[in-house]
Amino acid sequence: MSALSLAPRALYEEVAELLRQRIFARELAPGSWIDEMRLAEEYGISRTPLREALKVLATEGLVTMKMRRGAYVTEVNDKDQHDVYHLLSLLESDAAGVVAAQASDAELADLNSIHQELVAAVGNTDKFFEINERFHMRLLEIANNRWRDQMVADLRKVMKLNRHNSLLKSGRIEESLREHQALLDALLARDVTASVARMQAHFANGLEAAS
Amino acid sequence: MSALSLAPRALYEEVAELLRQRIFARELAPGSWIDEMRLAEEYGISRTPLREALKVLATEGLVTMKMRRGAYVTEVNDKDQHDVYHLLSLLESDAAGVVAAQASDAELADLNSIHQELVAAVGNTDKFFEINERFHMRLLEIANNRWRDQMVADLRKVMKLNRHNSLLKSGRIEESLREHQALLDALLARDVTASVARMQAHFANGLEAAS
DNA sequence: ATTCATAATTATGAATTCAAAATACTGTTT
DNA sequence: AAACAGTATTTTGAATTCATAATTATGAAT
Repeated sequence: MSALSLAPRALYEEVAELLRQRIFARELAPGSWIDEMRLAEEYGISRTPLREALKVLATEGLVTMKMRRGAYVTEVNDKDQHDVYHLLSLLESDAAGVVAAQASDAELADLNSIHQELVAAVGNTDKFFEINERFHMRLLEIANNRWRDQMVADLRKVMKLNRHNSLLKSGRIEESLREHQALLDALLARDVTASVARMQAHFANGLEAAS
Repeated sequence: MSALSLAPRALYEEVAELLRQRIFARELAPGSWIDEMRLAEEYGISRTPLREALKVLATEGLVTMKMRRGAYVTEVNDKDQHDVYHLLSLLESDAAGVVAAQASDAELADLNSIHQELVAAVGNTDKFFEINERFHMRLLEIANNRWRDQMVADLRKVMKLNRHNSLLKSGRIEESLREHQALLDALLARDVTASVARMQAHFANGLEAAS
């Protein structure tokens, strides 16, 4: 009755993912101390894999280890938020340029088809967000640089630490769609410079004015 | 008699650094299996902190964990090498743009003074490399984005996995110096576009032709 | 001699135990 | 009541132990 995964992740990875969820959900609040014993007991595991997971999260930047006083949820201030967003914009716009230059026709067609789904999803905010995310992920995948993928994934995790700064603001749906359309036009025209610029513009509009 | 550090790192961090050294030195060869027991015994510690260190290295990309068969030194192929270098170029040239736009006069003067050291070090290859590294680090520091610093640090670690691709080729000293001079001119002129372009050029020349 | 099945060994992943550091508590003194 | 010293408790960091998966070695059968 339980769906057992074909490639079961290591326990510490499983736990790391559970902790990420709780951090993003603010159940583990920024700056707060992480109680190893409590969590280990709650998950019904020993402290060993839990501590391994915490070290992974620390390397990702979600958690901060303090010598001899345990793990704390990283606090992300406005400047951090701004800096991370800047890097996401840099990496994803570069990826757009790579896609414009190197993607196969089939890959561009795939992006186009995801975009059409996006058009169809206007009105359904949740679905729009989900498809939007899928578009960005697919673009990165086509750009084909696993190191960038990893960095973008980590940065997006950090962005999620601030619930008030979603990568895509609701209320911007129509505007965002127009930006996507412009980006897609540039990609289909295989215009590298324009593709980079339009992804940058998409990001520039995505975040509310911040210091 | 032993210099005790004011902020002693955690044991697992200490061990992670030792392992990085051995990986870069090829004492732990790419693709090879990492013998936990042997290393723990060698360092006179238990497997627990060693395994924590391995998980950190895995998150950094230096090591790959395989389910139920332990840790392996990551193999970095030509494409990986190329991809990582591309990202380093992207991140550092962006940093150069930020510095041109936002650095204080004192900070630019500091970069200039490091550059003068570089000029003076022509002829002493080791010293040139060391000062070159310091210049790049200082520029990143001035750009003031801790998330980028972390990413660049990690990417540079991965680059080191391939001993044949130093970030700066010997035999390119004079050429590299001219590129630095051009970059510095652009920075001092506070020309953002030119600063970005010249850092990109510096990187474009730094790596031998790769697929 | 080669293949296959089975047993012994080894290594991993995780729980448990232990020592030392940090924190909380208690009772005394002022 | 506040401040302090000394003790008790909690918690971290690390070693040890344990269960199980993976590998290697052994030996029987063809």
